[in-house]
Amino acid sequence: MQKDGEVKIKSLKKSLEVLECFTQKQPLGVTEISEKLGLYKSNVHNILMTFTAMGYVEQDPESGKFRLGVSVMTLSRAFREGLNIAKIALPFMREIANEVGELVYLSIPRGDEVVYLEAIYPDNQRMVSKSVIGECSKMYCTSVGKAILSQFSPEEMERCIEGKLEAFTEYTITDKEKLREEIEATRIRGYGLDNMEVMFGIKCVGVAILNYEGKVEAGLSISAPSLRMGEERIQEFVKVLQTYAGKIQKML
Amino acid sequence: MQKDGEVKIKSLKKSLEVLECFTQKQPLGVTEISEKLGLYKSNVHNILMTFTAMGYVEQDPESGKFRLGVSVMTLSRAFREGLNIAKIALPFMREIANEVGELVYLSIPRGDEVVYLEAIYPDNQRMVSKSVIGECSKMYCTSVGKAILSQFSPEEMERCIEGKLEAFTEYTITDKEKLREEIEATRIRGYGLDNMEVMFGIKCVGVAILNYEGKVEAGLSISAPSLRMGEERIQEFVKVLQTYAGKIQKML
DNA sequence: TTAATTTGTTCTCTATTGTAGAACGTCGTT
DNA sequence: AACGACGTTCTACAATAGAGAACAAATTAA
Repeated sequence: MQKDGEVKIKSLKKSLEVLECFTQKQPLGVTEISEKLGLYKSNVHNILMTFTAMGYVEQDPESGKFRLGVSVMTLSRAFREGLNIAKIALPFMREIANEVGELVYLSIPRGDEVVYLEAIYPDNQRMVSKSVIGECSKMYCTSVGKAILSQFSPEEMERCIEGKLEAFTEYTITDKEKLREEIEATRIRGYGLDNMEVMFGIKCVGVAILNYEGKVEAGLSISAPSLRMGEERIQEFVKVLQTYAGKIQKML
Repeated sequence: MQKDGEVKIKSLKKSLEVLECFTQKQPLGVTEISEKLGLYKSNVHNILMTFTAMGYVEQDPESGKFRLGVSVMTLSRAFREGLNIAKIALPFMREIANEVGELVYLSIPRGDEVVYLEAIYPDNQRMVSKSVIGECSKMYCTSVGKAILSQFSPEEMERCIEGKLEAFTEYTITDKEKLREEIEATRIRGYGLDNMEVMFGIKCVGVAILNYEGKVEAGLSISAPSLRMGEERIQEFVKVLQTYAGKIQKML
Protein backbone atom coordinates (compact mmCIF):
# COMPACT_ATOMS: atom_id res chain seq x y z
CA MET A 1 0.00 0.00 0.00
CA GLN A 2 2.77 2.39 0.94
CA LYS A 3 6.16 2.68 -0.69
CA ASP A 4 8.53 1.38 1.96
CA GLY A 5 11.70 1.92 0.08
CA GLU A 6 12.64 4.75 2.38
CA VAL A 7 11.97 3.07 5.70
CA LYS A 8 15.00 3.62 7.85
CA ILE A 9 13.77 2.42 11.21
CA LYS A 10 12.33 -1.03 10.90
CA SER A 11 11.09 -1.20 14.46
CA LEU A 12 9.09 1.95 13.91
CA LYS A 13 7.55 0.61 10.75
CA LYS A 14 6.66 -2.58 12.54
CA SER A 15 5.16 -0.63 15.43
CA LEU A 16 3.02 1.45 13.12
CA GLU A 17 1.79 -1.69 11.43
CA VAL A 18 0.77 -2.97 14.82
CA LEU A 19 -1.03 0.28 15.50
CA GLU A 20 -2.81 0.11 12.16
CA CYS A 21 -4.30 -3.25 13.04
CA PHE A 22 -6.66 -1.37 15.30
CA THR A 23 -8.19 0.44 12.34
CA GLN A 24 -9.66 -2.86 11.22
CA LYS A 25 -10.83 -4.27 14.52
CA GLN A 26 -10.97 -3.31 18.16
CA PRO A 27 -10.19 -4.49 20.73
CA LEU A 28 -7.31 -6.74 19.80
CA GLY A 29 -5.18 -9.13 21.84
CA VAL A 30 -1.44 -9.67 21.68
CA THR A 31 -1.80 -13.11 20.14
CA GLU A 32 -4.26 -11.92 17.54
CA ILE A 33 -1.93 -9.19 16.34
CA SER A 34 1.15 -11.38 16.38
CA GLU A 35 -0.62 -13.96 14.23
CA LYS A 36 -1.93 -11.37 11.81
CA LEU A 37 1.47 -9.78 11.27
CA GLY A 38 3.62 -12.89 11.71
CA LEU A 39 5.49 -11.44 14.67
CA TYR A 40 6.42 -12.89 18.00
CA LYS A 41 4.15 -12.28 20.92
CA SER A 42 6.90 -10.75 23.02
CA ASN A 43 7.66 -8.38 20.20
CA VAL A 44 4.06 -7.24 19.87
CA HIS A 45 3.77 -7.02 23.61
CA ASN A 46 6.74 -4.70 23.92
CA ILE A 47 5.38 -2.51 21.17
CA LEU A 48 1.95 -2.33 22.76
CA MET A 49 3.41 -1.52 26.18
CA THR A 50 5.31 1.38 24.69
CA PHE A 51 2.28 2.67 22.83
CA THR A 52 0.27 2.33 26.02
CA ALA A 53 2.79 4.34 28.03
CA MET A 54 2.59 7.05 25.41
CA GLY A 55 -1.22 7.06 25.34
CA TYR A 56 -1.62 5.76 21.80
CA VAL A 57 -3.04 2.47 22.99
CA GLU A 58 -5.10 1.58 26.03
CA GLN A 59 -5.43 -1.76 27.71
CA ASP A 60 -8.66 -2.99 29.16
CA PRO A 61 -7.68 -4.14 32.66
CA GLU A 62 -10.38 -6.81 32.61
CA SER A 63 -9.81 -8.61 29.35
CA GLY A 64 -6.20 -7.56 28.85
CA LYS A 65 -7.03 -6.63 25.30
CA PHE A 66 -5.94 -3.42 23.65
CA ARG A 67 -7.60 -0.56 21.79
CA LEU A 68 -6.48 2.78 20.45
CA GLY A 69 -5.82 5.54 22.98
CA VAL A 70 -6.69 9.19 23.23
CA SER A 71 -3.37 10.49 21.96
CA VAL A 72 -4.27 9.73 18.36
CA MET A 73 -6.94 12.41 18.66
CA THR A 74 -4.39 15.06 19.44
CA LEU A 75 -2.45 14.10 16.34
CA SER A 76 -5.45 14.20 14.07
CA ARG A 77 -6.44 17.57 15.40
CA ALA A 78 -2.96 18.92 14.74
CA PHE A 79 -3.07 17.45 11.27
CA ARG A 80 -6.31 19.19 10.41
CA GLU A 81 -5.05 22.37 12.00
CA GLY A 82 -1.93 22.35 9.86
CA LEU A 83 -3.80 21.58 6.68
CA ASN A 84 -4.96 24.85 5.27
CA ILE A 85 -7.07 23.28 2.54
CA ALA A 86 -9.63 22.28 5.18
CA LYS A 87 -9.64 25.72 6.73
CA ILE A 88 -10.16 27.32 3.36
CA ALA A 89 -12.70 24.87 2.04
CA LEU A 90 -14.94 24.58 5.10
CA PRO A 91 -16.92 27.81 4.75
CA PHE A 92 -17.40 27.15 1.03
CA MET A 93 -18.59 23.65 1.80
CA ARG A 94 -21.27 25.06 4.08
CA GLU A 95 -22.48 27.29 1.30
CA ILE A 96 -22.59 24.38 -1.10
CA ALA A 97 -24.47 22.20 1.37
CA ASN A 98 -27.11 24.85 1.90
CA GLU A 99 -27.33 25.64 -1.78
CA VAL A 100 -27.89 22.10 -3.00
CA GLY A 101 -29.38 20.60 0.15
CA GLU A 102 -27.20 17.51 0.00
CA LEU A 103 -24.16 16.05 1.72
CA VAL A 104 -20.86 17.64 0.77
CA TYR A 105 -17.49 15.97 1.24
CA LEU A 106 -13.91 17.17 1.21
CA SER A 107 -11.32 14.48 0.68
CA ILE A 108 -7.65 14.16 -0.11
CA PRO A 109 -5.72 11.47 -1.95
CA ARG A 110 -3.52 8.98 -0.15
CA GLY A 111 -1.99 6.25 -2.24
CA ASP A 112 -4.78 4.59 -4.20
CA GLU A 113 -7.43 5.83 -1.80
CA VAL A 114 -9.20 9.04 -0.88
CA VAL A 115 -9.50 9.98 2.79
CA TYR A 116 -12.52 12.00 3.87
CA LEU A 117 -11.44 15.12 5.72
CA GLU A 118 -14.70 16.94 6.28
CA ALA A 119 -18.37 16.25 5.74
CA ILE A 120 -20.98 18.96 5.82
CA TYR A 121 -24.67 18.34 6.09
CA PRO A 122 -27.28 20.82 4.94
CA ASP A 123 -28.81 22.81 7.77
CA ASN A 124 -32.24 21.35 7.49
CA GLN A 125 -31.11 17.77 7.40
CA ARG A 126 -30.32 15.81 10.50
CA MET A 127 -26.64 15.00 10.80
CA VAL A 128 -26.00 11.31 10.47
CA SER A 129 -24.46 10.09 13.66
CA LYS A 130 -21.62 8.11 12.17
CA SER A 131 -19.00 10.56 11.09
CA VAL A 132 -17.05 9.47 8.06
CA ILE A 133 -14.20 11.79 8.81
CA GLY A 134 -10.99 9.81 8.49
CA GLU A 135 -12.64 7.03 6.55
CA CYS A 136 -11.22 6.08 3.19
CA SER A 137 -12.40 4.59 -0.09
CA LYS A 138 -10.63 3.29 -3.15
CA MET A 139 -10.23 5.89 -5.86
CA TYR A 140 -11.49 3.74 -8.73
CA CYS A 141 -15.07 3.58 -7.48
CA THR A 142 -15.71 7.06 -6.11
CA SER A 143 -16.59 10.27 -7.90
CA VAL A 144 -13.80 12.34 -6.35
CA GLY A 145 -11.42 9.44 -6.79
CA LYS A 146 -12.04 9.33 -10.53
CA ALA A 147 -11.92 13.12 -10.77
CA ILE A 148 -8.53 13.01 -9.07
CA LEU A 149 -7.27 10.13 -11.20
CA SER A 150 -8.23 12.04 -14.33
CA GLN A 151 -5.83 14.81 -13.29
CA PHE A 152 -2.93 12.49 -12.56
CA SER A 153 -0.14 11.69 -14.96
CA PRO A 154 -0.64 8.33 -16.74
CA GLU A 155 2.02 6.73 -14.53
CA GLU A 156 0.50 8.00 -11.31
CA MET A 157 -2.91 6.92 -12.49
CA GLU A 158 -1.75 3.43 -13.35
CA ARG A 159 -0.09 3.06 -9.97
CA CYS A 160 -3.40 3.85 -8.30
CA ILE A 161 -5.41 1.28 -10.22
CA GLU A 162 -2.86 -1.51 -10.35
CA GLY A 163 -4.54 -3.50 -7.58
CA LYS A 164 -7.55 -5.74 -8.06
CA LEU A 165 -10.76 -3.82 -8.70
CA GLU A 166 -13.06 -5.20 -6.06
CA ALA A 167 -16.80 -4.95 -6.72
CA PHE A 168 -18.80 -3.32 -3.94
CA THR A 169 -22.08 -3.31 -5.88
CA GLU A 170 -23.14 -4.70 -9.24
CA TYR A 171 -22.36 -1.29 -10.72
CA THR A 172 -18.72 -1.15 -9.66
CA ILE A 173 -16.36 -1.02 -12.61
CA THR A 174 -14.07 -4.00 -12.25
CA ASP A 175 -12.63 -4.14 -15.74
CA LYS A 176 -9.40 -2.20 -15.93
CA GLU A 177 -9.83 -1.17 -19.56
CA LYS A 178 -13.38 0.06 -18.89
CA LEU A 179 -12.03 2.02 -15.95
CA ARG A 180 -9.36 3.70 -18.06
CA GLU A 181 -12.04 4.76 -20.53
CA GLU A 182 -14.21 6.06 -17.72
CA ILE A 183 -11.31 8.07 -16.28
CA GLU A 184 -10.59 9.50 -19.70
CA ALA A 185 -14.26 10.44 -20.05
CA THR A 186 -14.05 12.02 -16.60
CA ARG A 187 -11.07 14.08 -17.67
CA ILE A 188 -12.89 15.35 -20.74
CA ARG A 189 -16.16 16.22 -19.04
CA GLY A 190 -14.35 17.70 -16.02
CA TYR A 191 -16.09 15.88 -13.21
CA GLY A 192 -16.30 12.39 -11.75
CA LEU A 193 -19.42 10.30 -11.29
CA ASP A 194 -20.14 7.49 -8.92
CA ASN A 195 -23.17 5.67 -10.22
CA MET A 196 -23.92 3.50 -7.18
CA GLU A 197 -20.50 1.94 -7.51
CA VAL A 198 -19.73 2.09 -3.80
CA MET A 199 -23.16 1.71 -2.33
CA PHE A 200 -26.42 0.71 -3.99
CA GLY A 201 -28.84 3.61 -4.19
CA ILE A 202 -26.23 6.33 -3.65
CA LYS A 203 -24.81 8.44 -6.45
CA CYS A 204 -22.06 11.04 -6.22
CA VAL A 205 -20.55 13.83 -8.28
CA GLY A 206 -17.03 14.99 -7.58
CA VAL A 207 -14.38 17.38 -8.81
CA ALA A 208 -10.68 17.71 -8.13
CA ILE A 209 -9.14 20.77 -6.51
CA LEU A 210 -5.78 21.68 -7.99
CA ASN A 211 -3.20 24.03 -6.54
CA TYR A 212 -1.45 26.78 -8.44
CA GLU A 213 0.98 24.30 -10.01
CA GLY A 214 -1.85 22.13 -11.26
CA LYS A 215 -1.16 19.40 -8.74
CA VAL A 216 -4.14 17.70 -7.15
CA GLU A 217 -4.59 19.02 -3.64
CA ALA A 218 -7.98 17.63 -2.67
CA GLY A 219 -11.43 16.71 -3.94
CA LEU A 220 -14.94 18.03 -3.43
CA SER A 221 -18.04 15.90 -3.86
CA ILE A 222 -21.77 15.78 -3.35
CA SER A 223 -23.50 12.60 -2.37
CA ALA A 224 -27.22 11.85 -2.53
CA PRO A 225 -29.73 9.05 -2.99
CA SER A 226 -30.05 8.22 -6.67
CA LEU A 227 -33.69 9.35 -6.65
CA ARG A 228 -32.48 12.88 -6.04
CA MET A 229 -29.72 12.54 -8.61
CA GLY A 230 -31.39 12.90 -11.96
CA GLU A 231 -29.44 14.20 -14.96
CA GLU A 232 -30.62 17.81 -14.46
CA ARG A 233 -29.63 17.85 -10.80
CA ILE A 234 -26.27 16.31 -11.59
CA GLN A 235 -25.60 19.17 -13.98
CA GLU A 236 -26.68 21.64 -11.32
CA PHE A 237 -24.36 20.01 -8.78
CA VAL A 238 -21.46 19.97 -11.19
CA LYS A 239 -21.88 23.66 -11.86
CA VAL A 240 -21.89 24.45 -8.15
CA LEU A 241 -18.91 22.21 -7.44
CA GLN A 242 -16.86 23.65 -10.26
CA THR A 243 -17.65 27.20 -9.20
CA TYR A 244 -16.58 26.59 -5.64
CA ALA A 245 -13.59 24.44 -6.58
CA GLY A 246 -12.44 27.42 -8.62
CA LYS A 247 -12.86 29.75 -5.67
CA ILE A 248 -10.92 27.41 -3.41
CA GLN A 249 -8.16 26.92 -5.96
CA LYS A 250 -7.60 30.64 -6.16
CA MET A 251 -6.85 30.67 -2.45
CA LEU A 252 -4.27 27.88 -2.45
CA MET B 1 3.47 13.93 31.25
CA GLN B 2 3.21 10.22 30.64
CA LYS B 3 4.53 7.48 32.86
CA ASP B 4 7.40 5.99 30.92
CA GLY B 5 8.23 3.26 33.35
CA GLU B 6 6.85 0.69 30.96
CA VAL B 7 8.49 1.85 27.78
CA LYS B 8 10.12 -1.17 26.21
CA ILE B 9 11.08 0.18 22.82
CA LYS B 10 13.08 3.33 23.17
CA SER B 11 13.24 4.08 19.48
CA LEU B 12 9.45 4.01 19.32
CA LYS B 13 9.11 6.35 22.25
CA LYS B 14 11.58 8.69 20.65
CA SER B 15 9.77 8.51 17.34
CA LEU B 16 6.45 9.33 18.94
CA GLU B 17 8.02 12.28 20.67
CA VAL B 18 9.20 13.49 17.30
CA LEU B 19 5.68 13.06 15.95
CA GLU B 20 4.21 14.96 18.86
CA CYS B 21 6.34 17.98 18.07
CA PHE B 22 3.96 18.60 15.20
CA THR B 23 1.07 19.15 17.58
CA GLN B 24 2.78 22.33 18.74
CA LYS B 25 3.94 23.73 15.44
CA GLN B 26 3.78 22.93 11.76
CA PRO B 27 5.67 22.66 9.53
CA LEU B 28 8.90 21.68 11.23
CA GLY B 29 12.41 21.05 9.92
CA VAL B 30 14.84 18.32 10.88
CA THR B 31 17.17 20.71 12.67
CA GLU B 32 14.36 22.36 14.58
CA ILE B 33 13.14 19.04 15.94
CA SER B 34 16.61 17.74 16.74
CA GLU B 35 17.35 20.88 18.75
CA LYS B 36 14.05 20.76 20.57
CA LEU B 37 14.47 17.13 21.60
CA GLY B 38 18.24 17.07 21.93
CA LEU B 39 18.65 14.38 19.26
CA TYR B 40 21.00 14.07 16.36
CA LYS B 41 19.86 15.29 13.00
CA SER B 42 20.49 11.94 11.36
CA ASN B 43 18.40 10.30 14.01
CA VAL B 44 15.47 12.65 13.49
CA HIS B 45 15.87 12.37 9.76
CA ASN B 46 15.63 8.59 9.83
CA ILE B 47 12.55 8.78 12.00
CA LEU B 48 10.87 11.31 9.73
CA MET B 49 11.66 9.29 6.62
CA THR B 50 10.04 6.26 8.14
CA PHE B 51 6.97 8.20 9.22
CA THR B 52 6.79 9.69 5.75
CA ALA B 53 6.92 6.29 4.09
CA MET B 54 4.04 5.21 6.31
CA GLY B 55 1.98 8.32 5.64
CA TYR B 56 2.11 9.78 9.12
CA VAL B 57 4.28 12.65 8.02
CA GLU B 58 4.51 14.52 4.74
CA GLN B 59 7.38 16.50 3.38
CA ASP B 60 6.95 19.68 1.45
CA PRO B 61 9.08 19.16 -1.67
CA GLU B 62 9.84 22.88 -1.85
CA SER B 63 10.96 23.77 1.64
CA GLY B 64 11.96 20.29 2.73
CA LYS B 65 10.05 20.80 5.93
CA PHE B 66 7.67 18.29 7.40
CA ARG B 67 4.08 18.23 8.60
CA LEU B 68 1.67 15.57 9.78
CA GLY B 69 0.28 13.20 7.17
CA VAL B 70 -3.13 11.80 6.37
CA SER B 71 -2.65 8.49 8.13
CA VAL B 72 -3.23 10.05 11.53
CA MET B 73 -6.80 10.68 10.42
CA THR B 74 -7.43 7.01 9.89
CA LEU B 75 -6.21 6.29 13.39
CA SER B 76 -8.37 8.93 15.00
CA ARG B 77 -11.39 7.69 13.15
CA ALA B 78 -10.76 4.15 14.33
CA PHE B 79 -10.31 5.43 17.85
CA ARG B 80 -13.64 7.20 17.85
CA GLU B 81 -15.27 4.19 16.24
CA GLY B 82 -13.97 1.87 18.92
CA LEU B 83 -14.98 4.17 21.72
CA ASN B 84 -18.56 3.39 22.51
CA ILE B 85 -18.97 6.32 24.88
CA ALA B 86 -19.02 8.67 21.92
CA LYS B 87 -21.52 6.55 20.04
CA ILE B 88 -23.80 6.44 23.06
CA ALA B 89 -23.42 10.05 24.09
CA LEU B 90 -23.78 11.71 20.69
CA PRO B 91 -27.58 11.53 20.27
CA PHE B 92 -28.04 12.71 23.86
CA MET B 93 -25.68 15.58 23.25
CA ARG B 94 -27.83 16.72 20.35
CA GLU B 95 -30.86 16.74 22.58
CA ILE B 96 -29.01 18.75 25.20
CA ALA B 97 -27.75 21.26 22.65
CA ASN B 98 -31.23 21.86 21.31
CA GLU B 99 -32.74 21.96 24.77
CA VAL B 100 -30.39 24.56 26.19
CA GLY B 101 -29.33 26.29 22.99
CA GLU B 102 -25.65 26.30 23.89
CA LEU B 103 -22.48 24.45 23.00
CA VAL B 104 -22.19 20.95 24.42
CA TYR B 105 -18.89 19.09 24.81
CA LEU B 106 -17.95 15.49 25.44
CA SER B 107 -14.46 14.96 26.76
CA ILE B 108 -12.38 12.22 28.30
CA PRO B 109 -9.50 12.37 30.78
CA ARG B 110 -5.93 11.81 29.73
CA GLY B 111 -3.27 12.31 32.37
CA ASP B 112 -3.81 15.74 33.87
CA GLU B 113 -5.78 16.94 30.88
CA VAL B 114 -9.17 16.46 29.27
CA VAL B 115 -9.38 15.78 25.55
CA TYR B 116 -12.45 16.99 23.67
CA LEU B 117 -14.05 14.16 21.77
CA GLU B 118 -17.19 15.73 20.39
CA ALA B 119 -18.70 19.18 20.23
CA ILE B 120 -22.34 19.76 19.35
CA TYR B 121 -23.72 23.10 18.36
CA PRO B 122 -27.41 23.97 18.72
CA ASP B 123 -29.30 23.80 15.43
CA ASN B 124 -30.03 27.47 15.20
CA GLN B 125 -26.51 28.60 15.87
CA ARG B 126 -23.84 28.72 13.24
CA MET B 127 -21.15 26.13 13.76
CA VAL B 128 -17.84 27.74 14.57
CA SER B 129 -15.38 26.83 11.92
CA LYS B 130 -12.54 25.77 14.15
CA SER B 131 -13.34 22.38 15.51
CA VAL B 132 -11.97 21.73 18.95
CA ILE B 133 -12.19 17.99 18.56
CA GLY B 134 -8.90 16.52 19.71
CA GLU B 135 -7.89 19.64 21.57
CA CYS B 136 -7.04 19.35 25.22
CA SER B 137 -7.10 21.51 28.33
CA LYS B 138 -5.70 21.13 31.81
CA MET B 139 -8.17 19.64 34.25
CA TYR B 140 -7.67 22.18 37.01
CA CYS B 141 -9.21 25.08 35.09
CA THR B 142 -12.13 23.47 33.26
CA SER B 143 -15.59 22.57 34.49
CA VAL B 144 -15.46 18.95 33.33
CA GLY B 145 -11.90 18.69 34.56
CA LYS B 146 -12.87 19.66 38.06
CA ALA B 147 -15.96 17.45 37.93
CA ILE B 148 -13.71 14.56 36.96
CA LEU B 149 -11.09 15.39 39.58
CA SER B 150 -13.79 15.44 42.25
CA GLN B 151 -14.55 11.79 41.41
CA PHE B 152 -10.95 10.66 41.54
CA SER B 153 -9.26 9.10 44.54
CA PRO B 154 -7.15 11.60 46.54
CA GLU B 155 -3.96 10.10 45.09
CA GLU B 156 -5.19 10.27 41.50
CA MET B 157 -6.37 13.79 42.08
CA GLU B 158 -3.05 14.91 43.53
CA ARG B 159 -1.19 13.39 40.59
CA CYS B 160 -3.30 15.48 38.21
CA ILE B 161 -2.65 18.78 39.97
CA GLU B 162 0.98 18.30 40.89
CA GLY B 163 2.25 20.50 38.07
CA LYS B 164 2.36 24.25 38.14
CA LEU B 165 -1.07 25.88 37.92
CA GLU B 166 -0.68 28.24 35.03
CA ALA B 167 -3.02 31.24 34.89
CA PHE B 168 -4.89 31.65 31.60
CA THR B 169 -7.04 34.53 32.82
CA GLU B 170 -7.15 36.56 36.01
CA TYR B 171 -9.82 34.14 37.25
CA THR B 172 -7.76 30.98 36.95
CA ILE B 173 -7.18 29.28 40.30
CA THR B 174 -3.42 29.08 40.73
CA ASP B 175 -3.23 28.37 44.43
CA LYS B 176 -3.11 24.65 45.07
CA GLU B 177 -4.92 24.78 48.41
CA LYS B 178 -7.70 26.91 46.94
CA LEU B 179 -7.99 24.40 44.12
CA ARG B 180 -8.34 21.49 46.55
CA GLU B 181 -11.15 23.33 48.29
CA GLU B 182 -12.81 24.07 44.97
CA ILE B 183 -12.61 20.41 43.94
CA GLU B 184 -14.07 19.37 47.27
CA ALA B 185 -16.88 21.90 46.77
CA THR B 186 -17.38 20.44 43.28
CA ARG B 187 -17.66 16.95 44.73
CA ILE B 188 -20.32 18.06 47.23
CA ARG B 189 -22.44 20.05 44.80
CA GLY B 190 -22.11 17.43 42.09
CA TYR B 191 -20.97 19.56 39.18
CA GLY B 192 -17.95 21.56 38.09
CA LEU B 193 -17.82 25.23 37.22
CA ASP B 194 -15.44 27.16 35.06
CA ASN B 195 -15.84 30.81 35.90
CA MET B 196 -13.87 32.33 33.02
CA GLU B 197 -10.80 30.43 34.18
CA VAL B 198 -9.78 29.32 30.70
CA MET B 199 -11.04 32.20 28.63
CA PHE B 200 -12.30 35.59 29.69
CA GLY B 201 -16.03 35.94 29.09
CA ILE B 202 -16.74 32.23 28.81
CA LYS B 203 -18.24 30.17 31.60
CA CYS B 204 -18.83 26.41 31.67
CA VAL B 205 -20.73 23.84 33.67
CA GLY B 206 -19.63 20.22 33.59
CA VAL B 207 -20.40 16.84 35.07
CA ALA B 208 -18.53 13.54 35.12
CA ILE B 209 -19.86 10.38 33.53
CA LEU B 210 -19.08 7.29 35.56
CA ASN B 211 -19.30 3.70 34.42
CA TYR B 212 -21.01 0.91 36.33
CA GLU B 213 -17.99 0.50 38.61
CA GLY B 214 -18.00 4.17 39.50
CA LYS B 215 -14.88 4.88 37.46
CA VAL B 216 -14.77 8.11 35.49
CA GLU B 217 -15.39 7.37 31.85
CA ALA B 218 -15.90 10.82 30.37
CA GLY B 219 -17.28 14.28 31.01
CA LEU B 220 -20.15 16.35 29.66
CA SER B 221 -20.17 20.12 29.69
CA ILE B 222 -22.00 23.19 28.46
CA SER B 223 -20.12 26.31 27.48
CA ALA B 224 -21.54 29.77 26.94
CA PRO B 225 -20.70 33.47 27.17
CA SER B 226 -20.95 34.60 30.79
CA LEU B 227 -23.83 36.94 29.90
CA ARG B 228 -25.94 33.88 29.16
CA MET B 229 -24.69 32.07 32.26
CA GLY B 230 -26.58 33.60 35.18
CA GLU B 231 -27.17 31.58 38.34
CA GLU B 232 -30.66 30.45 37.25
CA ARG B 233 -29.41 29.23 33.88
CA ILE B 234 -26.49 27.44 35.49
CA GLN B 235 -28.94 25.54 37.66
CA GLU B 236 -31.01 24.73 34.58
CA PHE B 237 -27.93 23.49 32.74
CA VAL B 238 -26.80 21.41 35.69
CA LYS B 239 -30.17 19.73 35.88
CA VAL B 240 -30.09 18.88 32.19
CA LEU B 241 -26.51 17.65 32.32
CA GLN B 242 -27.14 15.46 35.33
CA THR B 243 -30.26 13.98 33.77
CA TYR B 244 -28.45 13.07 30.59
CA ALA B 245 -25.28 11.94 32.34
CA GLY B 246 -27.51 9.54 34.26
CA LYS B 247 -29.05 8.24 31.03
CA ILE B 248 -25.64 7.74 29.47
CA GLN B 249 -24.25 6.04 32.56
CA LYS B 250 -27.02 3.48 32.48
CA MET B 251 -25.91 2.46 29.00
CA LEU B 252 -22.24 1.92 29.81
C1' DT C 1 29.97 37.61 -7.52
C1' DT C 2 31.64 35.24 -3.77
C1' DA C 3 31.78 33.76 1.00
C1' DA C 4 29.39 32.25 4.90
C1' DT C 5 25.74 30.09 7.01
C1' DT C 6 22.02 26.94 7.33
C1' DT C 7 19.30 23.54 5.52
C1' DG C 8 18.23 18.44 4.59
C1' DT C 9 20.79 14.33 3.41
C1' DT C 10 24.28 10.59 3.33
C1' DC C 11 27.75 7.65 5.21
C1' DT C 12 30.11 4.42 8.42
C1' DC C 13 31.20 1.97 12.63
C1' DT C 14 29.86 0.02 16.85
C1' DA C 15 27.45 -0.21 21.11
C1' DT C 16 22.90 -0.35 21.95
C1' DT C 17 18.69 -2.54 21.90
C1' DG C 18 15.11 -4.89 19.71
C1' DT C 19 13.64 -9.49 19.35
C1' DA C 20 13.41 -14.81 18.85
C1' DG C 21 12.26 -18.47 21.55
C1' DA C 22 10.97 -20.68 25.43
C1' DA C 23 9.03 -20.71 29.91
C1' DC C 24 5.76 -18.67 33.24
C1' DG C 25 1.46 -17.52 35.64
C1' DT C 26 -3.44 -16.91 35.16
C1' DC C 27 -7.49 -17.08 33.56
C1' DG C 28 -11.88 -19.59 31.69
C1' DT C 29 -13.33 -24.14 29.90
C1' DT C 30 -13.89 -29.01 29.59
C1' DA D 1 -8.33 -31.70 37.92
C1' DA D 2 -6.49 -31.13 33.48
C1' DC D 3 -6.54 -28.55 29.64
C1' DG D 4 -5.95 -24.70 26.52
C1' DA D 5 -5.60 -19.94 25.56
C1' DC D 6 -4.29 -15.81 27.02
C1' DG D 7 -1.01 -11.87 28.45
C1' DT D 8 3.45 -11.57 30.55
C1' DT D 9 8.42 -12.32 31.71
C1' DC D 10 13.16 -13.69 30.87
C1' DT D 11 17.68 -14.18 28.47
C1' DA D 12 21.22 -14.26 25.01
C1' DC D 13 22.39 -13.05 20.51
C1' DA D 14 22.62 -10.35 16.41
C1' DA D 15 20.55 -7.01 13.96
C1' DT D 16 20.24 -2.23 13.70
C1' DA D 17 19.47 2.28 15.51
C1' DG D 18 22.17 6.13 16.24
C1' DA D 19 26.53 9.22 17.10
C1' DG D 20 29.27 12.02 14.55
C1' DA D 21 31.21 13.91 10.79
C1' DA D 22 31.08 15.10 6.15
C1' DC D 23 27.91 16.13 2.21
C1' DA D 24 25.36 19.06 -1.18
C1' DA D 25 21.94 22.33 -1.94
C1' DA D 26 19.86 26.43 -0.80
C1' DT D 27 19.71 30.76 1.40
C1' DT D 28 21.68 34.89 3.17
C1' DA D 29 25.53 38.25 3.81
C1' DA D 30 29.26 40.75 2.33
